[in-house]
Amino acid sequence: MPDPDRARLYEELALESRRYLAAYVLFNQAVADHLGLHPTDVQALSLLTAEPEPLTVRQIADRTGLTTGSATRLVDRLERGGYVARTPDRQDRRRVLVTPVPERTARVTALWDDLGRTWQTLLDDHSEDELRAITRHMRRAHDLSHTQIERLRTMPEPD
Amino acid sequence: MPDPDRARLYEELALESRRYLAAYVLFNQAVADHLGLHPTDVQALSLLTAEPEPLTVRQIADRTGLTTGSATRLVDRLERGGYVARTPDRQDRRRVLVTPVPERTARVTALWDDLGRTWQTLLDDHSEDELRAITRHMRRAHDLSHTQIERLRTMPEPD
DNA sequence: ACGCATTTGCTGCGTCGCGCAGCAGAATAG
DNA sequence: CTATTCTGCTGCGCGACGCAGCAAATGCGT
Repeated sequence: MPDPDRARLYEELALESRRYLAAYVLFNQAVADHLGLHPTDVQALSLLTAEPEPLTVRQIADRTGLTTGSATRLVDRLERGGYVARTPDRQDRRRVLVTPVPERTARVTALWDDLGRTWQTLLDDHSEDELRAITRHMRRAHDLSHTQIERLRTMPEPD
Repeated sequence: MPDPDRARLYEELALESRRYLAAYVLFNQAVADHLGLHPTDVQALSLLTAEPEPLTVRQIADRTGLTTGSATRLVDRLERGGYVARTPDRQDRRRVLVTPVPERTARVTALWDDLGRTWQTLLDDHSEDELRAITRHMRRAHDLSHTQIERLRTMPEPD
């Protein structure tokens, strides 16, 4: 049963999502340029500072989508810049725990907080129900994307 | 006046946004891998197929965030792959119009449509008001990001 | 207890996307 | 008609990344 009104809303949302995501890529690039880092490094710092516990190199590789070798190089860069420190894991001596250095990462999080404050003004004229709806949509889209990625990997190659 | 309930919603939304955006990067990477392209090329194809009129190399450069030289190389790759065609602009003979080739880009859009269909099921149990709220939030975030990028450019270098 | 497979992180090596600087041609200002 | 600006293209070098292979550590098997 086609509902033209709803269909139009879907279309609009799809279009705005694409613009929103494209804008994020440019934004992340601008943040990286500002800090003198690479977009991937900023992404990794975002992951590290968001998580309460330190991540291993393997976890960083999985969450950024690159190989363990490239993740090692990434941690090398961050360590050289003083953003993170390597710590051996006593439970599993193969693993290396990557912990952010607060003094150095403070600059990055301060920048995010500053930008985030302006960004929060957008939320001020949304009702609480609307905020919950937005949050819910993003969480579910996030979950779905993982299964979609898995689907893509098992799909036949078009080439 | 601090509203702890609202503050908590803001916090949740900020967290989910980061996860959502991180997931998109991985998703875009997976699509690129599946098609045998680079993430930037997929992003450019997304821009080209979304717009009703062809884009110039300069416009592609601006919207992807790379230089005109790199944009030229990007169009080279897409042209070599048969995804786009170059057409001279008669009004301004400096410009080169980049038009997508339907037969070739159909594979890409078909993949997006397929993935989008599953994605739409997420929207089915949102009310129309909620959909409008989500769309509005994304549009405003998109607009704000541009001014934020401009701010970052004019901000003093932390290095 | 002892192999055997798996996992983790690191390292040469080659590829290639990208920014930078400079270029000619076209359009516009003055 | 000259000067400036804008377009897109091209060498050049850098460096992030994937790949393959490595040793060390862990877990599983009998």
